[in-house]
Amino acid sequence: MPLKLYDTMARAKRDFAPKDPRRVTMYVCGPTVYNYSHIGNFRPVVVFDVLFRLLRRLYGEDAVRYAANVTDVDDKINAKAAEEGVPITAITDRYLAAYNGDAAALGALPPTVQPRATETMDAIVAMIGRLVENSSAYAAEGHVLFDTQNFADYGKLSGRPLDEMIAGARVEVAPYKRHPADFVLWKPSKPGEPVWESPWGPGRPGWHIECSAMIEQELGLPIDIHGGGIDLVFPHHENELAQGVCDGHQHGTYANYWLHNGFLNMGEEKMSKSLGNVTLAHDLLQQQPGEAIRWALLAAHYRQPLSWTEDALVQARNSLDHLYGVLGRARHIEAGGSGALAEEQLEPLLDDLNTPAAMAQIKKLATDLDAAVRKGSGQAAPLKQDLMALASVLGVLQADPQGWFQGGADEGLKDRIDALVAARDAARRAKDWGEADRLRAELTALNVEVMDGPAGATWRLLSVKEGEQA
RNA sequence: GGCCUGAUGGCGGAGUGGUGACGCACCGGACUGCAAAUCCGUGAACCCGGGUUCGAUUCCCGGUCAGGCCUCCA
Repeated sequence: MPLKLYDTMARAKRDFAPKDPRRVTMYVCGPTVYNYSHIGNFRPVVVFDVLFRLLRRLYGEDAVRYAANVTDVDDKINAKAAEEGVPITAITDRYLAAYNGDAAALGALPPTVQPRATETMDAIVAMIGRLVENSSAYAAEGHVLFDTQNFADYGKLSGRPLDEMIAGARVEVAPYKRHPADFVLWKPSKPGEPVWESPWGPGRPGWHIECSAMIEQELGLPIDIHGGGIDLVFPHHENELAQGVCDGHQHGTYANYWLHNGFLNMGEEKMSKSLGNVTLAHDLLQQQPGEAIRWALLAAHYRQPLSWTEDALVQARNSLDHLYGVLGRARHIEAGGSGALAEEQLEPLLDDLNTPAAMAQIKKLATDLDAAVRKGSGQAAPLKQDLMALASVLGVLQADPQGWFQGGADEGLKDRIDALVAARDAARRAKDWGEADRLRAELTALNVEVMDGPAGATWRLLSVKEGEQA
């Protein structure tokens, strides 16, 4: 079964065929680094990380080139820097580090490249130059604007005819625009703002051109997959597409597959900074294992809206507890035997990244593995192999099971718990149930649950305790 | 106003023209000193109205509700 991906341009699932199977290219719009990103911002990070992992599996690890950009030129960055009285790099470095740290905590592999707008300035200026050169753009009053009238396919990606957009326009049209839909490629900087030289005067690039230039520089046009949030379809991706096609008429196309993830909602509404209903991933990660958050983010199909609730996290955590329980019981099993991951295990993911179905598959494999371990069946090894392989494509279940259950405890606490568990074990052997129950109550007070088994007792922390020492 | 999504059991969430995934929770049983974990089992859904069909939750039309984009936005 071939990989099928839903392409926003085609408005349908299409069989995926890279231009060159030895060099598969993917670009995903990354953050503007002026603040901590909220959990909704990380949905595409996790979703496209799964796609990245899947592509690496299908085409080989070295064959996939994944670029995720960083916008580090922006009004909000300037405002923040001015507010703190520091250079913009102090702001962008700080929040980029936080962003990358959070992404790693959510189990996302680093992209192949993470280009920054400030480091792509030559390519940006060069690209604008070519667009002016071939009459796709025009200069006016220190600005350079893209001439939408000169690009017949403008609006094709988002399905918006030009005149409709004008009718619905809610913004005042700048006087120097030839057409209301024309958008900025280059604009003058305000006093005190970072500035770069260009043939059209000192200034800075518009948002859309940054991505196009980074794609051209890092991946080359056209790319196989362009991803991002559904809200970026218009205007950002529409504009990128227009620039990209007009810059390279020889390609005739910019990206062969457009993928867009649905929103993460707080209640009925989208989570967004402007609505003020955000939960920062950075804060959430203080309270929950990144893997539980990742699991919750993948619990819905990526194109569906996802409601973010406390309960969703609890359910994710419980699911992982169960799966790590199985893996803990199977810890002595050497995975292997069946060779490559069975094709059928991958099928849900091959069908437009159906992560909920893949998670159901994992659960089935886990149940079978558990039974095989219990019976001492030879099937345990291949089952574990398949389970771990599928889990690795999803980027989950890679931790040591004991670490998962006990990871929230520091060494001192662990020793204390181990001593209590051992004492309780002795009491149980002596059939001193009163003492055993008393010790269990003591453990419960520490938020620890003991599980008696044939090979002795094991324990786990029920949840990460607040105020935990690092 | 224009364009576009979605509506599934207590909750989350796949999928399908005909025998009701999967998870979490709940209930009964087994196991256990008691629990936990595990196993076995029960119950429970497809927004409304039309249409197509032998048969629709699944296709078509209309409606209702919710959400998104058209402004920075994952």
